[in-house]
Amino acid sequence: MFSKACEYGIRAVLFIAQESIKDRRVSLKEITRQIDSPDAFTAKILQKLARAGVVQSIKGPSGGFEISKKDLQRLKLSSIVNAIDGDSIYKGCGLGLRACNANKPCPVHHEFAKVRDELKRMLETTSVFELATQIGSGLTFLKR
Amino acid sequence: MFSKACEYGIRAVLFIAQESIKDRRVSLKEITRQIDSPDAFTAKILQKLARAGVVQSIKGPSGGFEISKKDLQRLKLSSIVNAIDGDSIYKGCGLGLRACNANKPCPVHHEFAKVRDELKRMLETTSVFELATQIGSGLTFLKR
DNA sequence: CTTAAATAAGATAAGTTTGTCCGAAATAGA
DNA sequence: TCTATTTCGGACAAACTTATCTTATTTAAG
Repeated sequence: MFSKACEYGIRAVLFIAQESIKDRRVSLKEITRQIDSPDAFTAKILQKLARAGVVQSIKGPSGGFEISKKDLQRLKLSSIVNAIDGDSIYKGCGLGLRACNANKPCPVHHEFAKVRDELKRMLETTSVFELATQIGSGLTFLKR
Repeated sequence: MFSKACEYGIRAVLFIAQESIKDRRVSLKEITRQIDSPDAFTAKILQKLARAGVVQSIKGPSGGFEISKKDLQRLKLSSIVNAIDGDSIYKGCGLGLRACNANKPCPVHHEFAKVRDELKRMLETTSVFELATQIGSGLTFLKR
């Protein structure tokens, strides 16, 4: 459902968030070790997320990635997905038709809209802070 | 959300269904003209669907593709998606973790399950016959 | 100022999906 | 039987995603 880039992106952000809550900045190496993802590819994704303002990147020794606590409170999954995969998940016809809408719908338009809207709602309401807290308390897991 | 192959596959099957209702067998050329899809690629997808028993293929002059009315009554979208993309849409973790389940869930496991289950339910309950009928009556469209 | 540590960015490679081409096989009809 | 029409199947090509490698750029610390 998500691209690999998006999967790594979400996992990376959740790990950064978890450490940011504890006022710890984390390096690329720590991130890829903790979420078990390819180094260079993950670096590219983090660059994108940094440019989009989802995470902050700091160069130089003792540099790394972090999320300010203020940002973290408001951050939703949708911001991550949007920065990496764009809005193609929300938009676009289920059958790939350019001119599909409620007036001139493709055959699966109405059925599909439900699923897509549910996905959109889920991404826009799920809080990164809350997910990160759950990892911290051992309720959920980022590896394997 | 679906692969291109799956998009073409669904559109092709819906067109074949629409014509099968009128006891008309259709050739590859007719199909690709009506759903505006690449010829050779669509042929590959139809081969897969024929091998999976979703459509019947007849070789030779006046050959083509059709769906028996008996099959058509029971055919759901899930059979098409399954034949082309497999069950990867239903199975698998939203974050790509191999060992993610209700006992050891990834951070988005519960949120994601809702969306996936809604998609599954939609595919398994949506009837190809009904969708094809709607196209025939001009309520929905396969092109553009 | 120099060095070392860290991210940024561009080039390149590998893998997968999408798409094309061409000859083989089947078959209806003359 | 011969021919034309149609699907089948394998090989190939293009485009996109995923992944790697190498060289900058930034910057903290000695």
